[in-house]
Amino acid sequence: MNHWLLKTEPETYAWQQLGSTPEPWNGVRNYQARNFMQQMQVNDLAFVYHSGKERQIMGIARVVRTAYPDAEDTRFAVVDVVHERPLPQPVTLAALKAHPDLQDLLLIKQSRLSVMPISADAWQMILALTIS
DNA sequence: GCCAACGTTGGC
DNA sequence: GCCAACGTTGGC
Repeated sequence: MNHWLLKTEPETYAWQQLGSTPEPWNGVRNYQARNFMQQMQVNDLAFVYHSGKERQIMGIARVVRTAYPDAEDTRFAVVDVVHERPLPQPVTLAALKAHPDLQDLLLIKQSRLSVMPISADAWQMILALTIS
């Protein structure tokens, strides 16, 4: 299983709106992000990150349908996700940037990318940050 | 509100 | 095919 991070502006679509009904993760208009989405498998888990004013990881989503064309623009793709579980505490971008072993995160190195893979190690380190 | 990063567009 | 101009994203 692979791990991912999905970025969203909470004013447009917020983590709190995601429930058990499959939600198309649409609106991605970047080929690098699309290519990552096309690698997602059913039951992969993804952090959901709020950009803008919040700048923190809110919770975890689960992929329930692999990539298919975005009806609004078939050059791009969407996957369907559902709510998996919230984080006990959101993990802020500042906390990620302060962690010496997380400096290779694409969230930090490539701030405009909206869909990205998260290594298994990084996934565990980020989860550990929610407990401390 | 500003600006860096970076993707896209269009003239050549 | 190159590159300048421009638009968008997103952190600060």
